[in-house]
Amino acid sequence: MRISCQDCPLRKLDSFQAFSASDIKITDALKHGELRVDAGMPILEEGTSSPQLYTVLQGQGVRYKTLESGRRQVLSFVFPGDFLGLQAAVMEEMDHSVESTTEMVLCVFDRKDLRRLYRDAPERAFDVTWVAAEEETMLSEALTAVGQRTAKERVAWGLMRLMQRSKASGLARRDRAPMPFRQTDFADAMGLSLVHTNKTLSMIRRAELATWADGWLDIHDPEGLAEMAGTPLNGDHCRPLI
Amino acid sequence: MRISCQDCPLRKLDSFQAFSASDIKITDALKHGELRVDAGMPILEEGTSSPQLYTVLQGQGVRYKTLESGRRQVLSFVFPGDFLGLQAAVMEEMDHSVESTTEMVLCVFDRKDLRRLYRDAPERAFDVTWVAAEEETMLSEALTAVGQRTAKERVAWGLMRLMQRSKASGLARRDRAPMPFRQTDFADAMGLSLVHTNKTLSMIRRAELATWADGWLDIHDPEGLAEMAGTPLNGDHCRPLI
DNA sequence: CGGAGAATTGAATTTTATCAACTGATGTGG
DNA sequence: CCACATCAGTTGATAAAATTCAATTCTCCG
Repeated sequence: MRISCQDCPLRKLDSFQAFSASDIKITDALKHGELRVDAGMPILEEGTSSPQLYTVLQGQGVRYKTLESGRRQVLSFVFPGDFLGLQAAVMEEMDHSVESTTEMVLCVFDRKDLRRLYRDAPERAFDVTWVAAEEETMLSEALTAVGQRTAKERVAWGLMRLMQRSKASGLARRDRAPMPFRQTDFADAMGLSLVHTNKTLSMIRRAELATWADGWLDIHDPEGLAEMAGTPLNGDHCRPLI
Repeated sequence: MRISCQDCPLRKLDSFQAFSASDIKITDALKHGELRVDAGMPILEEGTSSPQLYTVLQGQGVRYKTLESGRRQVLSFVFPGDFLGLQAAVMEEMDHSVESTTEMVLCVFDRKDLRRLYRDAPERAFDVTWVAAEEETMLSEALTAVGQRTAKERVAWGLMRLMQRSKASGLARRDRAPMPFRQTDFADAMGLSLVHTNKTLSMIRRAELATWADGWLDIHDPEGLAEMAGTPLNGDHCRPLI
């Protein structure tokens, strides 16, 4: 009942770098098993150290930080192929939490194996760093959007990004992607109130640029949406899969 | 005219992890030389790939991203001990720019040596990943501050953070640190307008919590400032130095 | 049928940005 | 040495953006 890395469906996607035979073997040897979690469950928690690392095989979730005041910043949306828990593995403690939005299936790795990986498989260790750098890039872009863009631009940008990530992880076909997140999650990601996010979304819907409803996101007019965002998205490059 | 890693003044600071003799040897062997740049010079540029990596030995600067509209988000302030250019080394291209604010001295490493480091010195490779994870943490915190905190909280938080980083890099004594950045830089980091930042700073000054003037930051009342920020800062842990 | 969670909408209020003007320090060329 | 430009910081007035509050709808589920 366990998918071997050899048969991993994510490997076949264009957005992930090709695996060598030895990559497959190394990764498969480290894979402890699979974890299936229900929708709405905590996976990693801020301030705790986790003995395990995960690669998302199926399902979606959110990474977030919570303030003393109860406000919450969604740092990013989690898609298949994402690597979770690196911070706890490297620095002893997570600085954010991760929660499942849909049911999820995770490949489980052991934290203790990470140092061994660095010793025995430098190429894969390099890939781990690559993934960390990739996440840094995503956070930089989010910070720039939240810090400098107006609500309209931000929401348009956020929708483009959600579609881009959906496509890269094989969830979207054409310009239609399943969107299991609530508007509250999206508002917390964009640093906007729920009400204002909702109004901006309906404005975008009326302008016939994109529609987010009933669990699906449709982008009707990619160019128009990019124009509203004030920017085209950075091209997505191929990244390593752990 | 080149400081050997053996004599590196940063090594002696509490905020950096202890170096083993072999760490020193490895790092010293990779150090190509030193680069001295004037204040206000570009060091790395968004969208370009750099053949070199740097560790800041002296001086301060800013990392930032620029939008098409001309607006700018300062991602972080650069202090001694910071590692620059990892993204370009790993992913071929920088996603942000780095500019010196004061005159700076940088240790220069060659990008091509990075893979060799991963092959020959797994412990140091692990440290590189640690640094990347550390930067991710800083960006997460900044995103949370910009996305969820009010202007008052944000500015108070930003000042605390500047002081914390100044102390960690040996620039501050007591609660007084040199502050070569302009208010515009700080405003761009906090996602606020210059005018509003200025007014908030003078409010904090009048409340006798902290004073930023004439190139120096003084924190008169750390507890009061933390209260205004709505949070204490996360304790700073010891991190690796590359 | 009742209740809970999510989305939606209108109205009032607060926060923050923008515009504009002024100060003080610094530096340059005639 | 002085007139003049420049740049960072400061302040007041006004406008725009986004939040908060409140109420309503809709769907799903027990």
